[in-house]
Amino acid sequence: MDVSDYTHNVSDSILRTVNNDHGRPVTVQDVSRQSGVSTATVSRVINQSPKVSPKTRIRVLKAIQDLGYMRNHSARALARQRTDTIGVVFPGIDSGFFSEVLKGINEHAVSRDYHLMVGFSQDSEDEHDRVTEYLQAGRVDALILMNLGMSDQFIRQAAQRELPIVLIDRPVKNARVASVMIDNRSGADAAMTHLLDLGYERIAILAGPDGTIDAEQRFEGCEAALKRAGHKLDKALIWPGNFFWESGYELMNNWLNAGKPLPDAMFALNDPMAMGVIESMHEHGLSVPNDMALIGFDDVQAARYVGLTTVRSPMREMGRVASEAAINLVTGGRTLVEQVLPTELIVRRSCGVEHKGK
Amino acid sequence: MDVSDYTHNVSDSILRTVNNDHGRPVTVQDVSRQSGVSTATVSRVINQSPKVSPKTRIRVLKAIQDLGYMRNHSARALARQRTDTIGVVFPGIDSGFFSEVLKGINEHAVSRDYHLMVGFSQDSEDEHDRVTEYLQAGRVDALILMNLGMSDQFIRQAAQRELPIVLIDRPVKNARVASVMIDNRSGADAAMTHLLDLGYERIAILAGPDGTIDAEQRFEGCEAALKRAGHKLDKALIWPGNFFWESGYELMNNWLNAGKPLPDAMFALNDPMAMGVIESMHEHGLSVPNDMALIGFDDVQAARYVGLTTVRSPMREMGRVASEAAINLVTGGRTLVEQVLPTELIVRRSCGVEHKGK
DNA sequence: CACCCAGATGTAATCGGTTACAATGCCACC
DNA sequence: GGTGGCATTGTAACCGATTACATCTGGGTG
Repeated sequence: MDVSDYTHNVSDSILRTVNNDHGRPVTVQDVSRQSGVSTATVSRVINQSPKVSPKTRIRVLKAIQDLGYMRNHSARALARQRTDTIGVVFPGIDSGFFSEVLKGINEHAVSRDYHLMVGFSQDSEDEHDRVTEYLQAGRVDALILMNLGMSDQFIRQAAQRELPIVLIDRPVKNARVASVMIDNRSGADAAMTHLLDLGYERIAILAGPDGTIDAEQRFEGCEAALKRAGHKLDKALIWPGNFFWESGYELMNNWLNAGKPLPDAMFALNDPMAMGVIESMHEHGLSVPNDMALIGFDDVQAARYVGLTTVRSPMREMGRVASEAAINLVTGGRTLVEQVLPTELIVRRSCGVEHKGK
Repeated sequence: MDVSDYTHNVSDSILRTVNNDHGRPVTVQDVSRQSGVSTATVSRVINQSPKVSPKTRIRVLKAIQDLGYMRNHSARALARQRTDTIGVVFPGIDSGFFSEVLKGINEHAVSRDYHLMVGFSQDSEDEHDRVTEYLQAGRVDALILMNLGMSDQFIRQAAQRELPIVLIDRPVKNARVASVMIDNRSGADAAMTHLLDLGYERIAILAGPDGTIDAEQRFEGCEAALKRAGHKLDKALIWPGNFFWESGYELMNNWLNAGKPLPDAMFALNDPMAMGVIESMHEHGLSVPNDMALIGFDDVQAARYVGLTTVRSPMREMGRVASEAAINLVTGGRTLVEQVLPTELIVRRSCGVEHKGK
């Protein structure tokens, strides 16, 4: 270390004091003054541009360190015309499915140095406004929308604002929009087939709400499996659920209170409903799988907790893929417009496989 | 409508076409040109300043409408030195507690026109970096940290960067930091007292991990209740849990496999562990409350699903209060540095109250 | 030794709003 | 008719970074 270094240090600390004094956040200007280079060079160092000599780089880095400089996001976003942020719209009601997806999105986004901005769409009126807000030019670079009830038309409008959009659990109808789905049909088929293979005869289906893609596709999977096995659909065993815990609980309550005999097995088209069924049975002194076998769909965290056999939706993976698609759309890379991820049957005790097996 | 209006409309549509042609997003400049006022006035209209004549206001609003103008967040944030955004750091592992809190935060934040930016802190190494990122000047106006394992020192450092911070479930140790807690002690006391009142004698406590505030406070509540009832703590009945489902499951498995007799009742210091206990018992052909009464803590969504008696943590409310505190800190309003929210005992069937009652 | 080129750095415009301050216009009142 | 004052509107300087373009430097070459 030679004399010039000392001089440098002295002026450093003076400047630093000055900066601290007026209490304002440290800017590139400060760093530039401190290190004796222009702001352009400072910016180059910050952005890892190769066109900076090692010597200057070090000096600037030291100044940054000394001053505790952190770059201002808004200024950067304004100048670069991008925010490095992805907006995620998230349904308020959640059974654990979407929060899992959200984690997947986050994992990937973070690895690509993106941030997440989330909004919940509690009710559907609210929803529209919130998404509109997100669209406000420049807040986010892309949007990921989770299975919202909003109209295709609205999504199309949104996409026209040049904002890349990725849909989760909703098929694509537009060019600037990508979508990530799960293979509901095969999943449901596998579950149904599993029950049939185990020898159950009277199998009830606890269906999902009309008009939602998942519900429809899962139901189709059931039909396919039954058909292949030579069974035919017994309308009396199709329960009109709505994907909420309550519907499973109430439908089972009604059934039992009416004194009707339980079916051999039941396939609930999502986990929360399956758990509602279990709870109702418990309260009636019945248990799964002794009194009825049961399979759910999604493999929500709690499913493991109660030993529920279920079809796993690759929630984390969906998030990852969605984030990837979004970032690709932003950076101009190509993306598959519609990706369908595979499901997997997770066998636990609720379907009575061990029981039957012995 | 006079002639000048027509002329205006004509020039309007020309301008609009021009704007659409170069495809760039519409700015205040465009609106200003279109409506024939300065950008300052446009800005005033946008920000609802009262110092604009009705006539101009209408003209500007029309231009905004016609052009489909939306203000650019980054530019606004840069100029105003605030982002109207709150950062939330969220533990990756979540039993439903924090997502519930998050909803509460969101509800309130939205009502005050704030946005949320969330980050997950999956593991603790990651955590530090992510929070640091959030701190980057200007990305968010305030931070809400959920029960993180990070050091007090770190939080203090963060607070020194002038960023208001609100802690959830962690007591405050610093001036620029507010905190929101729940009344763990009374909650645990009430639960324990309830079990004692029901006449249970041998009551096990499934404790939480050492060193976390909740675990400690809840345990203290237990002690207080026992003491008041003239019971003394039976060390053999204190199970060393860690707040995860697995610990409840495994500890109960071990106990049963060792052939030890079940206690009369158990108080698990959080719901996931209680559910683990239930699952283990199920697998051993035992049930709650017939073979053992059980109470949990938090009233996670799934608790309702399995009929678990539990102490409700006001999760939504915590979120609301945290958001309120954060926004108050931002806008300079006063805030209570530490707020403790009440808990409530929710009696369901797992504690066997009905059973005993009959 | 003059010249050219490449690499390093600086200059200044730009991103899209906000806002202090200045300027304008209009009316009322003396 | 002059003038003070209020309501409106405009001018232009920021906010803090990025980056196209200009400039400068030093070394290699003919």
